[in-house]
Amino acid sequence: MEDGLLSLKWNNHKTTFFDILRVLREKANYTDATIAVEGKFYPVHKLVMSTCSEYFSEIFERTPCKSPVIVLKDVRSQDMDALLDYMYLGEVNVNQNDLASLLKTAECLRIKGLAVPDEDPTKTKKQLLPDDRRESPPPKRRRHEDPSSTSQTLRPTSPPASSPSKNSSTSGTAGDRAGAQRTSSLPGTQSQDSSHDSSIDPPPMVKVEMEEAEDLEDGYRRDNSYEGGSINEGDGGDYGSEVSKSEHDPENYGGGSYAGPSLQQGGDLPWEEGDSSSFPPEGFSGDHPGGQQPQGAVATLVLEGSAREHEGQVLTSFPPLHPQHTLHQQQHHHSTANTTTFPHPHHHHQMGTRGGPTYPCPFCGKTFDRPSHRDRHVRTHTGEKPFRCPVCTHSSSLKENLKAHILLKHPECDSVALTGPMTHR
DNA sequence: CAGCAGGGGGCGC
DNA sequence: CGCCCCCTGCTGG
Repeated sequence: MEDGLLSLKWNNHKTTFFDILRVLREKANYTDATIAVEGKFYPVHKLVMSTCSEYFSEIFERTPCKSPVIVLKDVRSQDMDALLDYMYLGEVNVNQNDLASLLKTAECLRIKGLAVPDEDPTKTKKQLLPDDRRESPPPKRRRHEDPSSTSQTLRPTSPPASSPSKNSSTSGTAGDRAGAQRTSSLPGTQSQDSSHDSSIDPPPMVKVEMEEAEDLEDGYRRDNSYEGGSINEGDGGDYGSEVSKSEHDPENYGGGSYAGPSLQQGGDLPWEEGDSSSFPPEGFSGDHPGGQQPQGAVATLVLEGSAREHEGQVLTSFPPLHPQHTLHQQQHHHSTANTTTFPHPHHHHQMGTRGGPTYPCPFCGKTFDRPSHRDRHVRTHTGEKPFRCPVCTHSSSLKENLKAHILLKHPECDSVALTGPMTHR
């Protein structure tokens, strides 16, 4: 360790990344496009959609609009739910009965890993994104342990076993399709080997609407009750005037376990400990619009190469870079390097200096003595600023701070609705 | 000085 | 026990 090169590796980068992504999706933060399917609106991130589908990538490329609304016809919202889960989480559970339709839709939308081998270097001449995913493991679907339904007939779009990867154990069964074979295929061409589905051929018609998605999103918000926070970073987009929201949404995830099933005070990430368990914990689909709770036969589709493999070699454990103040707090917590530790895993009775249970921030690992404090703190990472000034564009992550702001900047309207998150002006 | 973030008390369920 | 709110310290302009 002279003064040579240091390799700093963020051990749980992927896990954390995914988790943050999931939170962003749930809260619709930074979403910049809307998918409309059967009257349902899905705020999405272009980045994610583009990453998972060349098709969407092209749509966005050709759509100058900042926040396009993409209306997909002939796509069932049920399928869209699943596909979004798949794209964001890398995995989704579907009923076997729905599989054919799902796959067909995936093909039409050219969802990587389901319909198109993800990341085909030959085909992507324009660089997509500097995503750090390594090569491109062949797309792969793995079905999952499901006690009742053992033998689904899942056909990966390409043979899983084509590249020697770690999961050789499970791969044996499904490798029957030539991997490259449908690389550039058009949507909706090949049938899924399964018997049904030959009828759905016409690719979904897509219409891109050019107007801003505000009211639509708003509608979505309303019925999905996620928080209406649009973070106006510097962009001056003062579209805050109308984005209405009702109550303390930021607390959505507050109840006990932050951010759903994944990481929280309980300790370790379900899928963190290496081996080859499932990515998201199984019973996970419940929280999205129409997230269908699988019953009976269930297949689990896993987007390989996205979330998996990360427990390999570890050079140096290093907490994510963070604002000053968190740094000094971390230093006494994470002095250890080179283990698979990450900021958060402090279990409850982690004392050392204090006594009670602690609630670690999944982002930086800082611990709090109360979940609500932790949740509040998390907003500093997610950028949420639910409390908006009714007068100017200023917004704050804390009601109290907003209140202070109003008192100082807009004393005349001091008595304005400070009682709730600024839903209106 | 204004804003941000966290600690902690108090209150309601 | 959990949430709301007040207070205070820190930071950047």
